[in-house]
Amino acid sequence: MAGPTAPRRLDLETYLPYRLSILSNTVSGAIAAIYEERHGLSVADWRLMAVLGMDPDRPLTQTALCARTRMDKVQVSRAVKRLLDFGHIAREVDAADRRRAHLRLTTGGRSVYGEVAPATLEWERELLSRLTPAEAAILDTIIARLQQVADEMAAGS
Amino acid sequence: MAGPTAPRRLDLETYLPYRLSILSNTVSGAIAAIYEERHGLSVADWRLMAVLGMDPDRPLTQTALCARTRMDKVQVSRAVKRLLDFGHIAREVDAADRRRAHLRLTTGGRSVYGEVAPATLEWERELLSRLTPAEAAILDTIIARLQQVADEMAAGS
DNA sequence: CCATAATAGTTTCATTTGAAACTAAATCAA
DNA sequence: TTGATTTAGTTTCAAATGAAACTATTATGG
Repeated sequence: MAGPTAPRRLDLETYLPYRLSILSNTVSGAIAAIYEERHGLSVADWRLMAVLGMDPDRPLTQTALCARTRMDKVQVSRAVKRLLDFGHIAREVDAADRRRAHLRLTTGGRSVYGEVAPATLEWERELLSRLTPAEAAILDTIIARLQQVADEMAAGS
Repeated sequence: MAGPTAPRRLDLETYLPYRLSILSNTVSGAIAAIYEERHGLSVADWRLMAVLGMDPDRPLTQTALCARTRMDKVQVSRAVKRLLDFGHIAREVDAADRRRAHLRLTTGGRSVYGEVAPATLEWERELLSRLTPAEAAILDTIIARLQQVADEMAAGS
């Protein structure tokens, strides 16, 4: 029977948070290349477009975009400004509450979305296709569980 | 038998790269709190200390630190400057090649390392303890495989 | 009502970052 | 040698970021 294992030493190569960070950066960087090169969009820009493109007939306020993307309001404000400049989104002030404005993709924005979204999905599909079915199936569960636990621990539970 | 599945629509909530990014940020942020609050260290600062602390009797050059941490030389140069100011590391110019300098933790740096490293390991242990053994075992394989594939795809394979 | 607070979003300003240019030292090639 | 290249690391300067202050509007409590 195995005795107590040796206390682990800290080695970045095998340390989960570090490996997650490298992996996330590699993946995000590769995908960002798709929309940065071809359309000059930042990660923040694309995130807003991705959310607005999901249901293009339902405009969203910036506050709603904050909630959906986990970005803060300053990041969203700046990304909105860039996307307006590009002409990818349009803004319409809410008649009942003039602090708010509803944002939606323009025709041009939808066209960009229609090109970029499938390319990013294809990238994900290709990545997952190289896992075994068993691995791919459990990956979903693991990420959800880790996120839940990390949220609890970050909150100080 | 199942027919062809509907083409996936892009939804950030279920999109692997986005979920990875959120998870990595949550985890890194929670751990960073350990050394930021108590010692005023940035992520970059701590990464250098983590590598130097692994084998404290083997000093490393900045180039070696770049390779070990996947940080670029500018980030490393700045983190080195901060750690020298803190007194956590010492620098000794290589006698044979005066472009290089060997960096090692000072006594004070080792003391900080000796406090922070176990705390970060404990955080990881706690996180992993909430996965089932089967999940924890496969997680390692999955991350390694995804990193390998992502590297290939990022390189354009 | 009116004063106070809350909300939506923007701007400011100081800090951080990143790319490119730079310095200094060592190596290579003729 | 010595002139050109490479390597190690730093500096510069413009752009990105973040926290806090700010504007405009709506909601609330007395």
